[in-house]
Amino acid sequence: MTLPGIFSPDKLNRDDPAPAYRRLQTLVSEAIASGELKPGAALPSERELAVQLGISRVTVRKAIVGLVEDGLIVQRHGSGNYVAGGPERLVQSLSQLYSFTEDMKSRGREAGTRWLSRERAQANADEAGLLGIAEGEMVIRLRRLRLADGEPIAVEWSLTPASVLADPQDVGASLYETFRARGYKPARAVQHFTAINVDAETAKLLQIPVGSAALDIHRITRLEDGRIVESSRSIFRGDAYDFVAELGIGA
Amino acid sequence: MTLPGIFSPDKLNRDDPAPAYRRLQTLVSEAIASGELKPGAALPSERELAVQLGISRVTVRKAIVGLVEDGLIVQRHGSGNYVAGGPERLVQSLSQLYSFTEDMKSRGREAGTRWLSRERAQANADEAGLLGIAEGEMVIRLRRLRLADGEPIAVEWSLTPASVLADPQDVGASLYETFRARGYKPARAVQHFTAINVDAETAKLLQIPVGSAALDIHRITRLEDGRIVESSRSIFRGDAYDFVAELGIGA
DNA sequence: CACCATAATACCAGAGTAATACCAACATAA
DNA sequence: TTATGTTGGTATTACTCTGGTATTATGGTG
Repeated sequence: MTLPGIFSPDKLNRDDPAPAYRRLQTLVSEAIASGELKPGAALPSERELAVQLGISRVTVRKAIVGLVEDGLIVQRHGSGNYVAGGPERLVQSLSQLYSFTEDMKSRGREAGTRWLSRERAQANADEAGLLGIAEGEMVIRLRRLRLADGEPIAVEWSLTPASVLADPQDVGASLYETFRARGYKPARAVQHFTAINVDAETAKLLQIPVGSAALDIHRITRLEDGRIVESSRSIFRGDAYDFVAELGIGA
Repeated sequence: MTLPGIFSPDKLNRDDPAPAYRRLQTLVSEAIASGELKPGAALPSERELAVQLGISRVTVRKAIVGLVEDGLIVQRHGSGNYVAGGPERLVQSLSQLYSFTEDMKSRGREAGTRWLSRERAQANADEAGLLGIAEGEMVIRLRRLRLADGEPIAVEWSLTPASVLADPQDVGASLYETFRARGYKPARAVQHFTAINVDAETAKLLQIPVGSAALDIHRITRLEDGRIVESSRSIFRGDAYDFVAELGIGA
């Protein structure tokens, strides 16, 4: 499956001073992100790409290698290069903090949220400890189901100081966007994750069998100055969601 | 991505009595702040900037050095100058995230290893695909149990090309240390995390009930030049181990 | 005078790119 | 099954472009 429109010389954006191999990487990764290139789809051969784009095959290969390292492309010797992924599985990076909504959008999936509860209350001792505030201070408790194309993917609890978000009804599609709009810019987060067997209530919400394995993620998100803006817990279905961590040597 | 219009002589604000290099610094940092120059974007070459702006290359370089010191620009010798951030994700330390021994020590627990099997064999088609080698080439298959204070925590499979590690008996406490001692320095890895319900065999090894939730981690580790040095799978008990990931905010 | 800013020029080291050749693996046709 | 064509994979040589460094020279300012 070749889509000639994707790989024409004008698509390489000659105005961009970046090296050609990088521009090709960008072209392909954006086509994959937008859904124009589907998982499992074959790319034109390296020789063909070189001709179509008016660049050297070495340059094409360098781009392909980068895409392979990013996990977007799979090379099959003698057969061709293919977009990675078969049975579509949602993957979220652990290197950057993405909001669920942005993540789904970048994949051409429709993100949805079903609110289970939203309340404003006084922080109990546990909550105060989590947020680094005094017991009794006002907090916002949010509980929601996250959907992808209408299918439940995760159930989430978020706890945030009322000083950051006064009214729980104020939250739009993205909690982080709401924070930013109010001048609170999430900068760093620490996540602890492990695996659990879901109880009956969660199983029902996620529409999976009781006892199914799920990823259990606790996250503390901070502003640049270290103040805690959110403490959350998310339970992601193990059968539909992967997390990816990129590791390197040194800084 | 880059708008040629950013770098024309009239953009240098000749009415400003500040030195030219400072005016160029201002021009670039404002373009970055406004979003006109995105993280990861390439700047025109120093020579091109000098011509476009009608100034000396020395002056351009002085501005670039200032921007580098401010952390806004990254220089890549032979490649170009790029806006900082963007594709440069927060990359966590390979040794930090994946040294089981160090991790256990930091938790005040004693790490141990029990070898289940070590063999040298010819790569089947799946293994060849994972390692990017030819089917039939020699590989080393390692299977072990990871212990904390004598209690099984994880079961792991590692697959590595025999060119990297000829004799499976050579592996010391740390597989990566063994690679390094042989001149193969792991530089980057990608890990996929998901949650599974363990089967009977794994449950027996980990001494947990069949169907218990566990973290299932697949990792591909590469050398600096992109060659794959290891493909592994680890199953960590969900009730006894959690992973920590620190996240930064992307652009 | 000392220091800074700027220009022009020269050269070096590293990365990017092109053209070419050949090999290994796979796909397809006969 | 064999033969052929196409694919990715590797290597070599060569060239260009990039940032990096250095030198000499001139002008402006305190």
